[in-house]
Parts: sequence; C-alpha cells; structure tokens
Amino acid sequence: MPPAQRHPTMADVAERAGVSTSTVSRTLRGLSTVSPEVRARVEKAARELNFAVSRQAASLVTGRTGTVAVLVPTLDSWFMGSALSSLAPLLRAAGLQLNVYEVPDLAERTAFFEHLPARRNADALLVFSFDLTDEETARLDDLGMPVIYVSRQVAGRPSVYVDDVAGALHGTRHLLNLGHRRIAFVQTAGASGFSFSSDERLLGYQQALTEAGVPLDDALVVSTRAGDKRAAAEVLGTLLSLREPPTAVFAEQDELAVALIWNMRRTQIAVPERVSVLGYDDQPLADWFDLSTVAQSPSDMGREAGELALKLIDDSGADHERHVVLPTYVIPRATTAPVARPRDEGERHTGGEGTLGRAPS
Amino acid sequence: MPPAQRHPTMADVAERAGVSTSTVSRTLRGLSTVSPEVRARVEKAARELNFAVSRQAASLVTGRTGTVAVLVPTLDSWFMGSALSSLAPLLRAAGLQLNVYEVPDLAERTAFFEHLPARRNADALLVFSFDLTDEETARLDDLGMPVIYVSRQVAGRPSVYVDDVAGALHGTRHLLNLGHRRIAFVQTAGASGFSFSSDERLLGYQQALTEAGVPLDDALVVSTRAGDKRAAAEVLGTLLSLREPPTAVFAEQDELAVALIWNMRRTQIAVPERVSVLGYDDQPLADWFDLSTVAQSPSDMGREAGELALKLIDDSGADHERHVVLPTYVIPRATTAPVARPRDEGERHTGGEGTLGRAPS
DNA sequence: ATGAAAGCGCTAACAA
DNA sequence: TTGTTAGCGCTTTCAT
Repeated sequence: MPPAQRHPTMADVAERAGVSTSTVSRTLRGLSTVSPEVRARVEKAARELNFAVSRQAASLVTGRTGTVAVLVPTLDSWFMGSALSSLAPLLRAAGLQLNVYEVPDLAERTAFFEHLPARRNADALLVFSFDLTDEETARLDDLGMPVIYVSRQVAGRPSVYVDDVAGALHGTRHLLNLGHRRIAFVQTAGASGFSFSSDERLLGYQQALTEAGVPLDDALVVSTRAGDKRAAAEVLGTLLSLREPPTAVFAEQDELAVALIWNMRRTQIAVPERVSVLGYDDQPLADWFDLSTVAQSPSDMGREAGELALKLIDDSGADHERHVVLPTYVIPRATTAPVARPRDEGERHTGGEGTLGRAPS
Repeated sequence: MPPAQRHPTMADVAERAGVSTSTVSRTLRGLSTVSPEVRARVEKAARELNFAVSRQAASLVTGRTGTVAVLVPTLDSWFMGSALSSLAPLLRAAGLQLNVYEVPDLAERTAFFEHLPARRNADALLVFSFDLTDEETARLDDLGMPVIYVSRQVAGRPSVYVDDVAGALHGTRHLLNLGHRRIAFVQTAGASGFSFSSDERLLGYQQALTEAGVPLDDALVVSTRAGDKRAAAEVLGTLLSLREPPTAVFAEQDELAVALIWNMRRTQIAVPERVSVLGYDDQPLADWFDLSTVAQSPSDMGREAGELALKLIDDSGADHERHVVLPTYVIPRATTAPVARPRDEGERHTGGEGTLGRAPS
C-alpha cells in the first residue's frame, strides 16, 4: 500500500503541459476554445499524472455538486433494488454521482428531516415510497433543489408513480371475470417503514366490486404482516372460517400472496381449484410461485424519475408539477382460475375450463 | 416551488450571531473551545437560517470528503440489498455519506477503471464481489484511499469474505452424512457480472468427497445459468439420464436450487424422497421453498466491511492487510433427506428416517 | 486561443 | 475563548 500520496492538482497538470490552469480546466471540460495541439498536450499530461478533477473544488465555484441523492426506506427490497438499478446507469451517463440516504426507522427519519444532510450536497433529491407528512414535504420544498417523489403521488410536486387504483381495479376485475363473487382483500399492516399505496389498492378493489354489483363485505378485508408465514396462516383461518368463505384472495403484495399459498399447500387447500390467489407487484418471487399478479415496474419508475431529475436540474424553468403515471398489467399465471361451482366444491363440473388458469406456460 | 434561493453561508450565520466564521465553524463541529453562551447564539442563528455546512467547501480544506464509495456489480440482488442495508446506518452514524457506483457491464467496468471517478470523491472504497484482474487491483491501489474488498479475498489487501471452501465442504458433508454418494454439483455459468466464489465452492465439494473416499466424477459437475428455469430443466435432464444418476444435488446458489426444484415438481420427481437438493446463500427465496442450504450473511459482511473502512479512514497506520473471514452455516430444511435405498427407489424401507428432513419446522 | 486574477465557503494556523 | 488571515483546487470573468 503506497502511503497516501497527495493527489495531483490542475496546477501540476498545467505545469507539465506548459499551460495555465485555465487551459487545463477548459480542456478537461471539453470546451471548444482550445487548440487541438494544446488539448493533446494537456490530455497527455493529465493521463500521465492520473489526474482527476476534484468535484469538491469544482462545485464550490459552479454551485453544482454533480450528485443526485435518493431517500429510501430500505435498500433491501426487490423494489428498491430494481428501481435503483435502472436509475444508476442513467445518472452515470449524465456524469452524476448517486448518493443514498437509507432511512429505515423513525429515529433516522426524524434526523434526516431535521438536518436535511442532502442540503448543499446534491443537485436533486429523489424521494422513494415515503408517505410524508405535510411538514416533511414542506421541509423538502425549501431544500433548494428539485425534489422528485417516486412511487408516491404528491400534489403540486413532480411525481412518478403507478395508478394503484386502476391496478387493483383491473386485478379485481380479472377475478370477477373468472366468476368469483366472494373475493377477499388482504392488506399489509405495519410495513417495515415502507409505504405501499394500500388505500389506493383497496379503493380499486372496492370500485371493481361496486361496478360489478357485488356488495362490499368488511369481513373480507383483512390485514396482516408481510413475509410472515404464521401471520398469514391466521388470516387464512379467519377467512376460511367465514360463513361464506372467499373463493378468491387478492393480496396487495406478492409476498403476502405467497405466504398464503405456502400455508394453503401445507394444509392441502388446492390453489387455484379451491381458492384463487392474486398478488400485486410481480416481483421475481411471483414467477417462482407461478403466481398470478398485478405487475408494476420499479425499473421504469427509476428511469422515469431519473430522467425527470435530469430535466429539472438543467431547466430550472421546467415544469415542476409534472406527474408521470405508469401503467400496471394483470399477469395471469397458475394461481387464478374460474370459480368452482358453488355447493359443488369437491367436484370439477367445469372440466377444462376449470384448469384454464393453469395452462402450461 | 421557491426559486432556488441561495443557501446561507457561514458568514450569514456569523453575522446573525455576531461572531466570526471561525467561531461558527468551531461551534458546528462541536469543538469544546466555545463558550456555552456563544454556542447557543450560533446554534440558534444556524437553525433559524436553516444553515447546513457545505461539505464541498469543508472537504476542500480538510482533504476529507465525508463519503464512502461502494463499487457493486448490481443493486438488484438479494445480496447487495442486504449488505448495503447494514452498511448504510453504520456510515450514517459516523457522519459519512454513501456513494454508489453500479457497474453492471463490461463497458461501465472499463470506464470505471479508466477514470476512477471515485478518486478524490471518497475517503474509502468498498469493492463488492468483483473478480478483478491484477491490473484493476493495481489501479485501485493508487487510488489514494483505503480500498476494502468484500465477498472476495484479495491477497495483501483488506478483505471481508466467507470461507466458501469450508461452506461447500460442510454442505457436501451434510449430504454425505445422509448417506448420499452420488452427489451432483451445479455451477453458475455466465453470471450477470457477479462473481461468485464458484471455484472455492467446487473445491470444498471435492474435498468433502475425497475425505469420504467417494471418487470424483466429472459427469456430476455441471453448469447452467442462474434464474433460468429452462436451462435448469436441461441440466436436470442431463443428470437424471446418467447411468448412475445422482441422489442429491448441491447447487452453488439458492436460485439454481430452486429452479431445479421447480422443474422437479413439474415433472413429479419427489424432493427430497427421490433427489435431495441443497442450495447455497440462504436468501429469502430459500425459506419460501423450504430449501436446505448453506447460509452466508451479507449483512454481516456489510457491517464488518463498514467497520473496517471506518478504521482505515481514521488510522492511516492501521493494519492494511487485515482479513475478516465470516462463517457459513448449514441450514437443513425440507429438501434434504437420507438417501433412498439403492435399487429400491419406489419404496421407503427407511420409514421415519426417510422423512426426517421434512419434519415439521 | 490563452493567461492572470479573483473568489466560491470553508478550516486551520496563528494572534490576541 | 475568540478573531484574523491564508489558503484548499477549482472555474470564471476579463485581458491580451
């Protein structure tokens, strides 16, 4: 390990190339007002010295940090991994760095909004999935940089999100179209700081039922913790012990749906013959479980949000209220099928139709 | 949206508090040489002005950026999500920012090593999971900051990793102890830029067989693409059509193991009765599939790497060759069981013992 | 097309 | 305990 030798500065490059630092600066930023020969000399010197511009020094004078910050509830989730993975190359291509603020709990959240460490240290902030208070939003408003809300709709601020009402509406319609009338909706309780669009999804579910003339039944709307097999077993028991149990379950997250299916397999409840299960998200887990689901694309969100950020950084006159609404898609796989004939649950009168949802993929 | 009003500077705070900028600086950095009354005045002024120190300006003089950079092949993986998720709070607590360089393909990789954008923009670099060339390692050596290698052992440089030879050794022993003698090993081919310790794991597998007196058979070592169901079906076919097919399969990644199980379920090959399957990683997917596996902890790696980084940043005299080796654990779940009696595959002569691996969890 | 000089917002001697 | 001063390494007028 070489002892931390000082980094070469522009002055070093300038000296070696026999020019002034101004010329070095102009060359390295690609300004056209440099003669080809001088440019060549400078670039050679810079390469030989392994010179890299100090963003610190540059940003001190330009007022730009060359950094985009993201505020995320966690990094350990399919959603964030996918979203950041499409955001990162986009920023890289624009010569921007990516700064991550992970705020997994209330203490960190409070600290973040109190000190706003991103202030002066980024050119834009992308806020993912948080359900902010008005006060928090107001704090971000005077952060002095464009703030883009992702996976979250915030009135009057640039936002990128999917239409969860429509997503849940279509998902529920899919079940209705299969003949289901007793459709349960399973919500997430106490998510790990993550804010799902739980209310919107419930609303879409209710809208679909209403438009189909199916009465809403509060007993069919339950909530549980995500990724908890035991908790899923409990809600499953609750639902299946209703006087009129559901023939289909719509879980507002794939993880929830999979936890239900896991329990059903264990207890010999046939999916989808006895109960259809529909998820929401289309994360990789859904594919492994052949789960029918409502797909959203976090990578599209990351990309759209990144592009919006770049636009807002460049054009301070750009449209600061722009909303980008991304679509959802119902992906039928093997866990949704036509409802079994009522009062005939053991038998399959509908034959081929009954296994339609399990067609070889 | 308020027009990007200029950020207040220390001079503004100083004026408002009626002191010099030096005093403001000292106060805000928590130096003890400030009288309580003055400190109070300064803090009040800073709060009222919503002042935040410009790291750019500070680092220009201190030579420290207050940032730790991570170089990762992708952000969209269980491993990285988990590792960064434990790294982030640690850095936050130390007042450091987290800068992410995602290098998903060769082009980006080349660009990264050519320009080393982290130079001068971080106080330390954590390199995750890359199988670097000597030249690349050499480039990082003169980056002018501590470089810590994570999930990768690099001679003479600080590294944090698990002992994959031992992990695979123990995993294979688990299968041997269950009576298996025909044990296949499935490798990953052409991973998505990610470098697994494939060779080490294979070595551990071979060591275990050798120490048990089981001859190595090249036909039992196959490779396929991860997360590809179709490709998994092919290697499964290859293995099962051997003259002496394996009774157990050790996949070097959980995803691979799950893909095999998925195909076996589809084709009515009983797991673990007919074939035992063992994975490696213990990612969440393993739990969902009740997969027996060899566990490693990326979150421990993230934490250890972070702590090592902090140490190396502070103590430039610290041990720069320190290696932290983390343990692996065999986690038996429901996909490994004692081998069925040879030539008796249809029957279960071993009764209770045969279903040991599926005991209710 | 190039250079000289000023200054971005801080911190770190050094004085007082 | 506090203030004064001199830069840190760049970019940006303004000259030339």
